[in-house]
Amino acid sequence: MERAWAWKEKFGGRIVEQLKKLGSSCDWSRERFTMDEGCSKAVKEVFVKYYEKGLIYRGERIINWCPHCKTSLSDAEVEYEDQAGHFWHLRYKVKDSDEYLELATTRPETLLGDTAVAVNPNDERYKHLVGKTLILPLVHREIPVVADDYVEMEFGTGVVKITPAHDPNDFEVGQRHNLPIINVMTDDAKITDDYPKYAGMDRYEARKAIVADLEAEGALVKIEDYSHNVGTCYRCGTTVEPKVSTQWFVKMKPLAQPAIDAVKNGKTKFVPERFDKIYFHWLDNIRDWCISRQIWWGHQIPAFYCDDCGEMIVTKEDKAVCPKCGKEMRQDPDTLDTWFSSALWPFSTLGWPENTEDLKYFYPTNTLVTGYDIIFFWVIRMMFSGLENMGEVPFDTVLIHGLVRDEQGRKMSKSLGNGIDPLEVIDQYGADALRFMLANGNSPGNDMRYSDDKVKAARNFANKLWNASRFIMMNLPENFEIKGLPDELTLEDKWIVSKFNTLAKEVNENLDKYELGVSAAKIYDFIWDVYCDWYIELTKPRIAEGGKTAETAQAVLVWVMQGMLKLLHPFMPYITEEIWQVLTNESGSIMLSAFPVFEEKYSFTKEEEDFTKIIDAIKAVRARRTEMNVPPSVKAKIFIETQNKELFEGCGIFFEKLASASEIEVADEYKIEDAVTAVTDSARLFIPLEQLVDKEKEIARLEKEKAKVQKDIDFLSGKLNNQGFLAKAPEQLINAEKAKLAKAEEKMAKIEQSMAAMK
RNA sequence: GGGAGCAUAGCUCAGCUGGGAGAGCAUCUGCCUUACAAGCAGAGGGUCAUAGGUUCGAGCCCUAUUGUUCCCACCA
Repeated sequence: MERAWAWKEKFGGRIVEQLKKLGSSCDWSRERFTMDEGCSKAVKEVFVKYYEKGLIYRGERIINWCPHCKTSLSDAEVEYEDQAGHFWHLRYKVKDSDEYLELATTRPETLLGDTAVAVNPNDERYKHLVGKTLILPLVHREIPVVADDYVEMEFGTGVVKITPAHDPNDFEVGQRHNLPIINVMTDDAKITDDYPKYAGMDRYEARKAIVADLEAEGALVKIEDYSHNVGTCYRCGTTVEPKVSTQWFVKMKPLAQPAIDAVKNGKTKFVPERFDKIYFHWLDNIRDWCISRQIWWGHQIPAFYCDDCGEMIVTKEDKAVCPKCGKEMRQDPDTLDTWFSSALWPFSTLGWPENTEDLKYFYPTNTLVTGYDIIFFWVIRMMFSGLENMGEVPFDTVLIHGLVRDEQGRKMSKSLGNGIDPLEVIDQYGADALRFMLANGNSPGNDMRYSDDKVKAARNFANKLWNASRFIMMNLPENFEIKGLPDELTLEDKWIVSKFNTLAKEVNENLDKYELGVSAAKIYDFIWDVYCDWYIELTKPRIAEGGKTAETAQAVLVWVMQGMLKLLHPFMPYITEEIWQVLTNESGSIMLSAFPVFEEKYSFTKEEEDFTKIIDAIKAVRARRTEMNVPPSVKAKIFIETQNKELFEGCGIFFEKLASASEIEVADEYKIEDAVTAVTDSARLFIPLEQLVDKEKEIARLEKEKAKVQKDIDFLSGKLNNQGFLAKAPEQLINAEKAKLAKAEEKMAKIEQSMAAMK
């Protein structure tokens, strides 16, 4: 407790400040940390209701006790870890006999509290000893040998010492055989004064002393190395000490069943689905929930005791008078497990038990987003609390995400010091970058590694978008008015509008399926590769030209930008809002604008296809030039041989700006030797840079390309000659493969033509 | 002991109801081209862990195996 106070002195001020900023009514008094009033009301309401229904009871049970925090822990708060330990083989003497019974234990110090020794009822080796009395070493107490199924004959010596006060199983054996419970440890896990020789010793010190004494007494047979599972406190890591004490419990079986049914019936579903297994497994094996805590923060248990007559009542009132003797009663000093109040969150935050407007509107809600490590603590408890108190599930979908690990894949933890401070990352790269990095390319439920490089990439993306918006705004006229998409669009306008339309469609589909990572990646690709790398470049000559074509380009730039901002907004809220506000010159938030959806009228399939031919040709020219080491500053005329004369003629300017052409010429056929050539499925492009052309090399290159295209043709025609494929594959696919084959064959013809000319 | 996930380019990871393998980073080559060098244009790099099976067709579905991570469980 002292440590807790010290902690509060140190950090309390800062936390209170933060809470005040958030508008919390928390009262940080020295006496007790009282929780938000509305929340307290709901907690009391539920506690009293459960108590009256018999769902809450107080009783003596063996619970997990943390000797460091000095509080009980629920089963979910105990973390198990493998620890190297020992197996001490001891022998207990049978009373009035020379016989000894050998047993093994990992915790010899609990011997002080032994009240029996157990064997399996079917174990022939020990049958004759059941019912006999043993002399407990050191203590020299007489204890019985009992028979219990819990003991496994094959394990160890098949004999177990029973310490009901310090082991959950022993406790149960003790209940079955009416054994006394002897507590040998204090709240901080030191030996009690009942054993003067060891009194005040810590449990591990006592272990050493007791083992030494056992050896001296001849009761120690041997020591083996042994590794076993030890429960530790999730908060401080101290080894948990099972302890018998009086605590409050929630009876779980009746609450669990409706929660199981709700998921089985699909009222609530997990995304990804596999997490319902974890949910079911936990609920199927549920045990009563220990809800009382011996800590000072939290809701105080609304139970009152009469110190005179021992009467106990449970009430929502803050004070109580004993109904029997009229004396003022004392409230239970314990607090509730924080998850008890958190479990009520879906409705207690909405004003329940009052039937408020908020409650009516927001309960049940749709989607809960949380990590898989929180399923036991929170999700399950919200489920059964909602069903019990509201009669309805609290949400229809639970979207589970993974954990963020460190760069080496380790869980971030205080003890390792490998955690990151999000505020520092935000200072360095921005909140949008961090948020986008967490979403981009992730699949639900999978863990991810945090790395600076990923945040940097996201920061660069934000920067890219920022610069794109800067470009637009630099190039808008003073009096620019947003009027939506113009009626007359150019080829490349239709190309990007159509591509954006498809993007909107896919993003909506992905979001509906909770594929956040996929949608983020698609938006990223569109903004960077389609909008910035192509469309912006395409508008530059038009803007330079001015007039009608510039106006149209400006309008399209803005229209697509607005759409992109909206799609990206859930992933990068700040930068999109900022650009939106400036660009639209509106005070309205982007959050209030309609999210883009697919619209048939924005679908321009033919133009998309056509413009792709231009892009392919430009890329082919660029690649050829790079290959020949021609710097962009060296311009050259491009002769384009194509069946799509009109299309290419209209796009000459793009070849000039994006493919270093000085000018272009288009014709059905060219007979040009001594030129660098590039071939696509719709055109042959000649760049007359004679001095660079090495005929032999060129033929070799064409050979290589030919082989590649031939491979495609073989593959596709093989597929299309396969009767099984033709009979069973969907028609759409067959047509697509045919189209691909046609393109490949066209390209092949062009390559062959070029080679023939060379030779 | 029970259950789940993962294994794909040098690294970190995507890959929707099965239809010729993708991104970012890193590497290599050119570019300061007036939004952006935190950038632009090119390029290289993969027997999709292994072995079977289903299918016209498998990274994806089924079975087994190996490696790895995690969760649950009272073996003294």
